[in-house]
Amino acid sequence: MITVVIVEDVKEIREGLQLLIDGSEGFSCRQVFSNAEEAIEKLPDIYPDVVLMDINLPGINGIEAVRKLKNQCRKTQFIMSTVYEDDESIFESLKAGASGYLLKKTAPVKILDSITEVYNGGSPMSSQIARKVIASFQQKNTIDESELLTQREKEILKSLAKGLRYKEIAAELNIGLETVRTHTRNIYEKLQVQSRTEAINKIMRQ
Amino acid sequence: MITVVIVEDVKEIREGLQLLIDGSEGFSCRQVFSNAEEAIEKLPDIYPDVVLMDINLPGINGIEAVRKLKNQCRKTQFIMSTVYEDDESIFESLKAGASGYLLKKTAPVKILDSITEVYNGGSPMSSQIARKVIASFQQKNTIDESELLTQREKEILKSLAKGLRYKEIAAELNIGLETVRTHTRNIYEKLQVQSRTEAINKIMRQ
DNA sequence: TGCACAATCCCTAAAAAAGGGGATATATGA
DNA sequence: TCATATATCCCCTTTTTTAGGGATTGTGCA
Repeated sequence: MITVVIVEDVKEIREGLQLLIDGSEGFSCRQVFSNAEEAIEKLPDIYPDVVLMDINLPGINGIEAVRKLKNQCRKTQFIMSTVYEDDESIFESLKAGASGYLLKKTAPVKILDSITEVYNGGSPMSSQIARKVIASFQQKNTIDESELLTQREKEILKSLAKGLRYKEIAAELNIGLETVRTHTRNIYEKLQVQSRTEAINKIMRQ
Repeated sequence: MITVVIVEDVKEIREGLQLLIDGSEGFSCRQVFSNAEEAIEKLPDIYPDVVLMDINLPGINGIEAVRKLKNQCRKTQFIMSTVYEDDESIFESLKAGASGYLLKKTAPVKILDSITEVYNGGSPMSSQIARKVIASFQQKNTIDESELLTQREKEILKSLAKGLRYKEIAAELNIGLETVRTHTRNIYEKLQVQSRTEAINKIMRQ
């Protein structure tokens, strides 16, 4: 029996979901909330297996709610529910701690499938959304592959990012300490930064 | 017509895939390679829609191959193929530029589906793998909330991570340089690291 | 009240990193 | 052939960070 809580401000949708879940074998809707504030207060006591969380809620939105709740309800899985496939919302929700994502137009049977999947350690999402998610990974490493830096410089930078000292890098790459320093200076100049940490931030963030 | 290239070192699998793709309507296998080196050299000229890339190749592995090729073949989509669901390989492949992931035991029909999906802008992967992928997003925000460090120490650490110098942090937080140094030492001890970069790595990764 | 802990500051010293100046060899392409 | 880029190394100096040793003020808790 998978216990579920629904957080959704639109009455019709909320009650529709509740009927669907309570009417299906193996699922039990423990409670419904129409706003995030109330859910944040009471959810830790209910501690359900799965929460269907609307993103666009009045007041505190669903993403913030997940951020707050995921810390207290570590084992509860959150599935975000929204009308549009908005990249930024998806990404922020996942970062906040959500495990999955549902469009409101999704067929009832698919909703139950998704709940079960999340409960069993999966993360249901369309392959379109999956692509967007991994796209945001890949962006991070595009500057790493930048034309700016030579192959050797990239190697040095990678080691710098690992926190290795100059002499450790020198040993690892079998080159002299001075060579490492020279490369480092060139890297800093190309990236327009003044320190190791700035360089790492620059290649990590964008 | 979706053009496909296969990179796979095991002869039986390679030829099996080729037969499958050439024998299916709407698909055309332009070329097969048994190693990454040859693929890296010749793929840019073929410029196929989709590449099925084995991860475990002799010499240069599939992940490195994707890393090199994705820069030159921006529009080509890479699907990694492997025997085991290895987290690290998955993650590295996606970072390297792959769009999807297939297990070798996958049924032939599903393979064709995946190729089509990737071609159409999706990213086929099991919901189990999707969970692993988003898990690596989420980890970043957990140690930031660590019990280990005091509020002040977290603030200092955040500034350290931004690459600010001690005196800049001191100015920002309106405290003395020595105070920043003391906090930093305490942070390093608590995190069991010896340098700024190590500390940043520790809180970023886990 | 006394103790632990957090936050603040000070001193000395060594290690590491950054900023500047060069140099050489090798390959690449105009 | 000459210019350019890359990778390698060496010298110098200054700044920054790390590593010890302390000390003082609050605050909260037993």
